[in-house]
Amino acid sequence: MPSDTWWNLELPKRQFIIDACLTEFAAHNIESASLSTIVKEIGIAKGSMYQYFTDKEELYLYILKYAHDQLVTQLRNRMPIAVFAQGDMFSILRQYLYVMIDLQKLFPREYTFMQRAIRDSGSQLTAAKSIGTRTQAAFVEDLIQTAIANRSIRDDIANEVLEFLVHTIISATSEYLYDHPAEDSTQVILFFDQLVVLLDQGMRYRIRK
Amino acid sequence: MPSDTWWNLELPKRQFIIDACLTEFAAHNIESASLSTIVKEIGIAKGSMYQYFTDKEELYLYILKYAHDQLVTQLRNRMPIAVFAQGDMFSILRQYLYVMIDLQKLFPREYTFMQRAIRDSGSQLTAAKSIGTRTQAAFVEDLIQTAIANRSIRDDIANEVLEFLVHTIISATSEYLYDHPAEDSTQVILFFDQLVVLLDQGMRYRIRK
DNA sequence: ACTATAAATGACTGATTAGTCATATACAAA
DNA sequence: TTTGTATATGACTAATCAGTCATTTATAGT
Repeated sequence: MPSDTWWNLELPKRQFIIDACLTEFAAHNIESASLSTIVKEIGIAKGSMYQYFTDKEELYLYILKYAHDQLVTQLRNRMPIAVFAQGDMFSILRQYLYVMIDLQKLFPREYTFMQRAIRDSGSQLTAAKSIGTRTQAAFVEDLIQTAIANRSIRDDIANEVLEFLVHTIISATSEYLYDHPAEDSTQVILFFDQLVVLLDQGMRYRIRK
Repeated sequence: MPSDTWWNLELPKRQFIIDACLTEFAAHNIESASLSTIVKEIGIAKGSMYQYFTDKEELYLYILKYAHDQLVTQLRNRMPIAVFAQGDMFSILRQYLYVMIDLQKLFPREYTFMQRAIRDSGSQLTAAKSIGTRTQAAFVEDLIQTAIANRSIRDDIANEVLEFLVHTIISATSEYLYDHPAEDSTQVILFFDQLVVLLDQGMRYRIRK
């Protein structure tokens, strides 16, 4: 949806603009984020922005999609489909948490922005919400379905509940990383290893009594 | 911190003002909430507000404390200390979730505002954050300490992790209720019953191998 | 050098904001 | 009725905001 003018810009300039937007949108919700601040930061005229994007919301969603694509690409690289097929849900989940720790380190602005966008997009801005959560929701559903199908987790608990719990753990991990960005990775990994053990022993398949 | 003038107002008027503020602050973070909107809604002059409170932040924190006190009082009524002493952590946790479902129904504005305040108060506004989370944090700590002391949960997982998980479940429940306010209580209860079963079987004390 | 198209500009509009303050009103005491 | 104090008021300031647009600048083609 950005204009031709936007795509005619040289890539470094586009990137510079994107970076500034990421910074602002990672720190403020769409309502409080300021275009004036952004353009001042970049050093271009306000009018220029409106040559590229029709309004604030279009810009916001564009940057959100950018961050999302960036992270999904990285996620796919680090978690090829093969990993899913082999089955042990808890090791997959563990790996997923590790990847998130990495991504937050390597793409802090994108990561933080996504996190905030998901958190802030209650009710209104469904577009933002769906961009933010679709990937994660699909991931979790796949994970649970596969794990149930090959009996690696119990089947006497409603799918919804299992999905909710896993999703909650992932979100909480994100939040945890969001709130403790500078911390030592090995500490964090140890922390989440223990968490997965708890889930494992709660959810693992067992013969019905 | 409100002025004498505030306390000289008749209670119904104070209550009316508080209600309007709750509504606004439940819907917008402190940055985007508008005092102009609030006074228009109440039907008083903007200047009057500044006779009661020195600025927006003081008002916000006052209303937050009000909502917090309201909810804590209700929580204490519904969960007397005796409940804690008797020990089974998982039934306590289950009861806590039930109480939250109740409170969200009975005090929707207070509940929603608290939820939002906790969610929005990353990094800055530490006053808000501490008001919001202290009660819950203390509750969870107590719960875990007691449960470990009387061996109702396993002791081979770091306290931190257990606390994090329980805290996460509670927060997620809040968020769930926040996002699905109109739903049938029995459905929600069923949902969280299953969740507690998972936690139970993951965390319950077992003899070390 | 001239022309045509594309891109950049920043002053401007109209709306909204938090916060101020001189003035008006209400009320009670003398 | 007069005086003094507490309260309520809303016009006002100065700042900020998203968004507009006539104008200028840059680029490229001839």
